[in-house]
Amino acid sequence: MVRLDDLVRKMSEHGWRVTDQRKTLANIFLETQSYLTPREVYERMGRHYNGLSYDTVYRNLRSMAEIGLIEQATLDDVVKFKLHCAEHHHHHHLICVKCEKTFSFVFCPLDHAPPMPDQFTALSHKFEVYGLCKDCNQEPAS
Amino acid sequence: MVRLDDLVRKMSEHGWRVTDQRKTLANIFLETQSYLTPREVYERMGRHYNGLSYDTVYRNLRSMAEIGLIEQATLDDVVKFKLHCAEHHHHHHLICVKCEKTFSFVFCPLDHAPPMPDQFTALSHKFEVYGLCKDCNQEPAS
DNA sequence: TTTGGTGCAAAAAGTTTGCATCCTT
DNA sequence: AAGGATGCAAACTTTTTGCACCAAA
Repeated sequence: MVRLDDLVRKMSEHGWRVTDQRKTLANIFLETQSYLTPREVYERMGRHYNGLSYDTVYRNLRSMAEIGLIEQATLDDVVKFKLHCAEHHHHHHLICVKCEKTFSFVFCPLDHAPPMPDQFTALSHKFEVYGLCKDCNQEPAS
Repeated sequence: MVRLDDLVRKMSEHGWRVTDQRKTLANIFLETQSYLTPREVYERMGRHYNGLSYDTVYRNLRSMAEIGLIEQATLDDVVKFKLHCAEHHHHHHLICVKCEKTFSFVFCPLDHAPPMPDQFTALSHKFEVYGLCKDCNQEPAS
């Protein structure tokens, strides 16, 4: 499990200053397993600060995504972020379309795919499975 | 290969009126194999019209994506569209990161994946391979 | 003390909406 | 003729930028 220390250390390693805002930001992602929009993050941050500015949150989200502390995705045409998972092996994700929690899926399509056609050189890939997690599956249809 | 008639017919089937704007829009995608931003589409449309409004293009892009005439994707944080491919079998795409052309890849990860963990129910999925196509591979590095 | 980070403000870019008019059906 | 589509304008949201001041190292 990822801890605050891990995130703070990574910030330092990148020569970042560890500000209160960044620590709070990190904590928010630590206690949230699902995706959050910048707006949602800002609102949660606001509970801890008075004069918080949105662009600081925004800048930090971008930066944190850049160094791999968090992951950015576009769900329903909306940009969202979640904590970068601790899983060490290469893996992909199951994403619940209802609660937006994510689950590791240690399986990579490229290990099972045929050779690339058209003399295409693969550099990276994205594989995501959308569906309902155990909890959301059991709830009555909304 | 998809033709203008096919697209026009599909519009009619959905009770749409076939306006010049929509025909031009369709033609633009027919002659472009790569992804286009709404802005790029608008500019190309502008070559055919004088008093063209951006929101008409925008509205039509959204609508055309809704009925599956074109496909929407988010590349580099930017929303883009391309023609929905004619391939009948379920398939995925190789996307060239340089020219953004796409190539069919008739292979589905879910056919080779182990059972979903965590009692997760898969509803849909996304699998895209990013890389360099034959042509871009041969060009000198930019 | 130094320099990067933050807050504030404002601009830029992207997306959506209302409405009178036009044009496909 | 009727109603959906367009053009125009404006609002709204999201993302980006400049700069003075503050604070982490």
